[in-house]
Amino acid sequence: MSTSLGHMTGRPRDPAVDEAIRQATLDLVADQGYRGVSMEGIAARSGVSKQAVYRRYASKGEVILDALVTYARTRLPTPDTGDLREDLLTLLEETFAAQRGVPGALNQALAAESLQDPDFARRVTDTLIQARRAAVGEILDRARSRGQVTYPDNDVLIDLVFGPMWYALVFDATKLTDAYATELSIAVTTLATSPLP
Amino acid sequence: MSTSLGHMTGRPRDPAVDEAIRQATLDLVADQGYRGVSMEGIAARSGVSKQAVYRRYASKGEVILDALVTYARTRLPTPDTGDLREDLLTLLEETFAAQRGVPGALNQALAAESLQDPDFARRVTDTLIQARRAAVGEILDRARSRGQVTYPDNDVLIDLVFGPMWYALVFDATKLTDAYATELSIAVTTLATSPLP
DNA sequence: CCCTTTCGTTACGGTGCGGTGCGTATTGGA
DNA sequence: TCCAATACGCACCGCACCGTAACGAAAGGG
Repeated sequence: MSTSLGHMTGRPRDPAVDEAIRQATLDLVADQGYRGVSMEGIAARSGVSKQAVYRRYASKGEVILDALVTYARTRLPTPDTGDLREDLLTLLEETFAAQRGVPGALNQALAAESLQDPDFARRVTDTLIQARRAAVGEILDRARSRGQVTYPDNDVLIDLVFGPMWYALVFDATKLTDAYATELSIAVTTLATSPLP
Repeated sequence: MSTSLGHMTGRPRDPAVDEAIRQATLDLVADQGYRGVSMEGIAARSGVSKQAVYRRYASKGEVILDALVTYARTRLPTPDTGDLREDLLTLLEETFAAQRGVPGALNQALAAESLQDPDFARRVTDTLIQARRAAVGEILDRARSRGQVTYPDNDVLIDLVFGPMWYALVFDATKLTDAYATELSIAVTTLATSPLP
């Protein structure tokens, strides 16, 4: 939302309100989890009217999505160490570390919303998931150009990288440790570089 | 619930009520998805009072969990063809086929509930997830005893089998095709039988 | 016969959602 | 400078769902 190219007439939206909504969303998710997040709660916590929220976002999911995208905008580096396993390990360690904090709770909220609304699920995919998948795709492509990857299909490899993460976010987020990142990066690297069946 | 060893005194529970609740839950999930499922809706659809439901189940999640466990009780075979890839392919094809039907919607509902209640997530894990993981564990152990598995850790392999499935259930259930089952079974088999890194 | 627990029915208070109407404030364009 | 458009906060509504409670009736065991 926050259409920068809306109608040019009338009173402009207050950026402080935008920011207050995002911050209140982060705060609520952080200390109450997805359950504690409601449109009314967000409005109350941010000291903003409910209408100010509804003017900007069509649904609770959109608020959370925007909060996460804005929060995580600066991150998402694509490691390039020259070694596939090292690249994957770095990316997974950083990603898992984030899942243990506020972004993890936000991702859980996005998953919960997605399960209740397939259209929203697609929006999350287009807005967030694809970018993360592309990062791993780059890592794989670079390794492939170095001749380190024999496995023909990036997509399956990427699923094997992120699938277990979402699985853990749903059922047991404590699983996302550095040790687990190590195990996964070894497994995927082994598969990617193994001789073709 | 439905404690067969409850207090033996008082008016016994009507088994027809038990069954009506389960059936109504299946029906609701089947044609409206998780969104359309509510305690009131279940009571209304089953022609039973809301108290009759609350007497049996502490939460909506418990109702869904019981409905799924009862519904899928007869299934869950563990294929044993003598070939690891074949066993995995059979299991994944059957599992994915189920996810395209009512059990898939039920699993999505369980995931949504789990995301809102970590205690319930553990209950789902203990009741359902572990049994499925054990089935894959058996397949791997048999292949291991035939000398077909070099990968040291079953747990990671099992995560690679089920992680992508839950990932797809959250964001795009249409991905769970036979072709995808084939790709995954090949990938996991390749990793399991690849030379140690 | 009495006690306990179930049954169905009905009702209540609480919460969140999505939306609306009102009065006021603030902007850019005519 | 005035005006149209949009923003703002505040208050309210109808709806759905949740969880609990009260009631009398029914069904079993001691």
